[in-house]
Amino acid sequence: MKDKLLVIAGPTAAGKTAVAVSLAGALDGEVISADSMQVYRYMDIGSAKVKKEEMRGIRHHMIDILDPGEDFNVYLFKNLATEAVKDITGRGRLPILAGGTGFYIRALLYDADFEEERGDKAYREELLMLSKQKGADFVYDLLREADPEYADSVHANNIKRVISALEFYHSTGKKLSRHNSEQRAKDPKFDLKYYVLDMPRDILYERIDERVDGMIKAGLVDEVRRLKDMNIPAASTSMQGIGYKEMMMHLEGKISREEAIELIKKNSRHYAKRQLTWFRREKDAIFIDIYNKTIPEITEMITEDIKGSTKWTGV
RNA sequence: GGGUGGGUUCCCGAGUGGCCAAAGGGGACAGACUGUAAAUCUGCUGCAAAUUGCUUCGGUGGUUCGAAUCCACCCCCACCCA
Repeated sequence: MKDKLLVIAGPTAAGKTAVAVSLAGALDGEVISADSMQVYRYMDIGSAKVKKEEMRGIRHHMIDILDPGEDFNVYLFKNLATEAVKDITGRGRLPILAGGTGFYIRALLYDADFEEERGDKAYREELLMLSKQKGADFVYDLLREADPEYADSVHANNIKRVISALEFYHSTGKKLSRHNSEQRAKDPKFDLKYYVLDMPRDILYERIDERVDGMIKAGLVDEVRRLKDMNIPAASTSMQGIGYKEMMMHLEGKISREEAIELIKKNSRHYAKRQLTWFRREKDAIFIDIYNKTIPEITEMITEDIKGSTKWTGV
């Protein structure tokens, strides 16, 4: 008997947070955040983290668990989130996974296998150097020899991916293409209900613009200034976040405040598009159009749909 | 009123007789994805009955086998002199 898990995904600014809290109230649940940025403390405004008052007493997991200088990645997410699901289920409540990081969600739902050790860092650095000195194609050719199938599926310019695959082969002796196809064949580890909140693109983009303006009013510039004072390395995972990297450029005098704001909006739109592309091909995901619907209406839509599924009766 | 520079595809911008449906960038759209994933990368972008045809480079007319590119007039924009 698999544990039940409700997933509320969707592009940025769709309204996942409010919907998840509302559903948690209706279904006696707790929220697990599936978000690569909300794990960081001191990054509240730019990551659109749930505020205390928005939680309405609902317990949230995977939020504020790291300092901005610490690394975070899928492997860590999967392990921590798996623990959180166990914990919540063990207390007889319903875990609700809410967030926009599709890659993390997939790793958890399908119990992705990751090596304990990240592999050979020196080897990775060496490859990176080779790609700089001899070009991306040179490293790509190495991959073509090691794992031609994977090479076919990745573009030579995608150096991160190419190096990762080589590193995987180097440290495990196994082809990444084979490992991936095995992983893809897996069934969900949970008794799943996976919803993706969707709405017309132009409406979503308007919401993104409004949200960014709101972040500025709420003090994003100061928030990023504080992080700057903490000397978080620019290469940190946390500093890749939209809203942070752009505002950091502004604080370093590279672009104007207005340019930073426009960049944040644009990058958020691009991000939202990529998220939708990801969710579209998730076979278990159900898209629901929430345009012009209130939180209670969306909550009802989802709870009704859940009730329609026999296995979930009694939630 | 006079002078100069300019009006190019959704935007910016290159192109000054044929190799131009028109470089490059941006945006839009589409896609890939197992360790930074809010990242990284790719494709595509005039229309169609689509290895060809049609329409397009401010407007009209002209030169030419052939024009976004040359000529004439006209309309807008910017700056300068009045």
